[in-house]
Amino acid sequence: MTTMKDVALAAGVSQAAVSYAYSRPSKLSAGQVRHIMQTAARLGYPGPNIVGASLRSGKVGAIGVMLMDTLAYAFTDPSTKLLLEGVVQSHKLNELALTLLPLPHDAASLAAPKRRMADGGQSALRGLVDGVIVHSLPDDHPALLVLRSRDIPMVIVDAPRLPGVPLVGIRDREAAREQVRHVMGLGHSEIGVIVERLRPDGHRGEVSVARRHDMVERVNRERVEGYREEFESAGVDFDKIPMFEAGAFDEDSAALVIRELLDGHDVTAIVTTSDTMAIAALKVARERDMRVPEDLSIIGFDDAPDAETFDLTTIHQPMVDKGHIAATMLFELMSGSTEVDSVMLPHHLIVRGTTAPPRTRKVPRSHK
Amino acid sequence: MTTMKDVALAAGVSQAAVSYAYSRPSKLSAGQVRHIMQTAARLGYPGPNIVGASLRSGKVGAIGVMLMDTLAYAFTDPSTKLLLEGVVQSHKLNELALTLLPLPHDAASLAAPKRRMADGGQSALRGLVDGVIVHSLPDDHPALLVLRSRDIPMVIVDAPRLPGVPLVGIRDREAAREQVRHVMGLGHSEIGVIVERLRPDGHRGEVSVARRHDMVERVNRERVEGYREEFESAGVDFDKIPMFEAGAFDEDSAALVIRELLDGHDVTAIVTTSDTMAIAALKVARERDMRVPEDLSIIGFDDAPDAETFDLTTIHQPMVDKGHIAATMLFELMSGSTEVDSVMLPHHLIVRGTTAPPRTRKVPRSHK
DNA sequence: CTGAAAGCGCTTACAG
DNA sequence: CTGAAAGCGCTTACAG
Repeated sequence: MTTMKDVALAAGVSQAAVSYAYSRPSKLSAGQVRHIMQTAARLGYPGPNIVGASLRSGKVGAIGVMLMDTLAYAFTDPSTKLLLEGVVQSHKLNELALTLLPLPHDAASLAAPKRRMADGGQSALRGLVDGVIVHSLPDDHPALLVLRSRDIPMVIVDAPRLPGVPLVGIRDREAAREQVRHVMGLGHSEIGVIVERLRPDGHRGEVSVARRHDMVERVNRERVEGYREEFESAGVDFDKIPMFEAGAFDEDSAALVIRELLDGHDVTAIVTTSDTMAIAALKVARERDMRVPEDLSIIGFDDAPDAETFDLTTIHQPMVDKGHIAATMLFELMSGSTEVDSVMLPHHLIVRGTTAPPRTRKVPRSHK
Repeated sequence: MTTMKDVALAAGVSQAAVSYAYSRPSKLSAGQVRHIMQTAARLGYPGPNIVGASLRSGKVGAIGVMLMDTLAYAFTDPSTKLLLEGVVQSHKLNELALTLLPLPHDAASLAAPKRRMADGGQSALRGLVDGVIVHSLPDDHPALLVLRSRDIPMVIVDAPRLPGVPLVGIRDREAAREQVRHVMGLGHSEIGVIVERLRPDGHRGEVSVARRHDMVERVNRERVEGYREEFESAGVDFDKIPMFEAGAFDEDSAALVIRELLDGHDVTAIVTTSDTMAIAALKVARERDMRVPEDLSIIGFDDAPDAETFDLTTIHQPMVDKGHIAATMLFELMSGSTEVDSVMLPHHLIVRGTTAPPRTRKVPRSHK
């Protein structure tokens, strides 16, 4: 490959002059620049190699989005897609490349975090980007340590909350309380809860009382805490509320635990932590000839595009804005700003057709 | 930042030993490796910086997808989204990062291709990736020259066709002929054609006879040639067929020229080169209270997800497969294979509800 | 305005 | 099994 040195030799100038011709042409006379560029063109020199440049300058010209799980998953998950749509709205990305950094955090990687962290694992963590948007990682994911020790500017979306790192999120605890409040307000007292994943340890099934206090993912932790607060403020013992964990984020995993829930408990309403879980609940209800909302009320979370299609009652959260704002904040951070604060975006309940009062209206507790 | 040198110093070994501990631990004794790794952990060394490594090894651990226009556009275009979904299905991407390389090729950049090429413009072209999938570029886009002179392995999806570079595509010419054949077969003789962009020169409006022979984008060129062949094999002078160019790929641009077409010509059918154009036609028809298909038949191209929603007659092409196959081929190329051939995937006509015989059935020409 | 020199952080033959 | 040395392609103070 033709290098800067070859061009310098052929043009009869120093290598530094060639570098200047590209990066700071004002440092050279116009004639000199023209001569160098012509020589470069003649030799078929493709311009400065970014890897060499980067070693010196410390910049590679790309930002990353670090996503849990595989890219294949990221491209099927509605929320992640919306987040990416928001990120690419940033005009700065017309000049920079966007690198997607998959980060499968399965049971195996959790079992051997040291090794994973040590060997760099993902090129992701090896300095391939100038800044990174982290989306929904468990609190103690080793990638976060690596990012920190590399001093890579970062903004976190949703989770985890890390001291000194700006977070873009919503008030998940409050939103979760609104879900329960809505359902109880309709008169439901037999309520089941479906959550995605509280710890990435492969668990799937009912969530024990102990596990309800031992969660390592901020978003689901906040929401579970919200459920606890709202139930207990209504005088209900949260530990008695049946809660099941899908162990993953897809419909199929959700469907498995929803069947378990319905097999073992006579609930009239299901509260879930994502629209994907809620849609799985709709499908399980259909399997069993339960009518929604007459026999079973279902509430989701996210207001993903499918939520409207399924006429789902849900919490709307601004995923596209999250992405756009996170990108904007990251660019501020990268340009040296030290005053980038976390932001909590607004959410709101959207009541559609999957929630209604229970058919056999129970007498509310307070009227007993 | 802690570097390999620091670790070597602290561990009392050579820098090379530290490098081996990470990249080829079998070259060292187990005790040595352990000692080095512990020292690294103690110092908070995040593992080898890829930029330094890459300068030596020539590998950065990422592949790129080079997309025309901005990323913001890429994430709204249905076909591009499907292509990306296919790309990320490749398992290799669990180890590699995926870098999206936007490449706005507007009139401005075309006006100054030299400069753009010379200054590297996009970090994209500066060696940030080990291989690249190029999607739909004009024949002579300067980025292609840069990629070539860098010897970056590449696979091209759709366009352009470049000697020695494997292409993944469909038989666009044949597919275009099928569109026209379908519409003429229904009895239409007053047909208008809407194409996306034949040259990236900012033109929008009717396509002159000269321009019909001067196209620099393979896909639209092949399709226009297909239209010509099919019309002329039916004895129709293609140069008399009204054809309009949107100058872009979005619905709004399409709507503008569709209105022009309908204003100036009394057509009973519109043939388009994408579902997006076809959906724009549906909307313009609705504006004018023209019923589809009674007053106007419309045929699209792609069979994007929206096509079914709009009950659009269209050509199905396997976009997800294109992405997946292109990625697979790229990885073969990157692992040294020299026997990677172009592949042409199958397409087929899907007849839905937007095409029908014209209301006032004209006597077919052959019966005159 | 121009150029020589140092060095960014690594890997990899090569010698022992 | 281990280490010293060269060098990957560039940028950037620095000196002139």
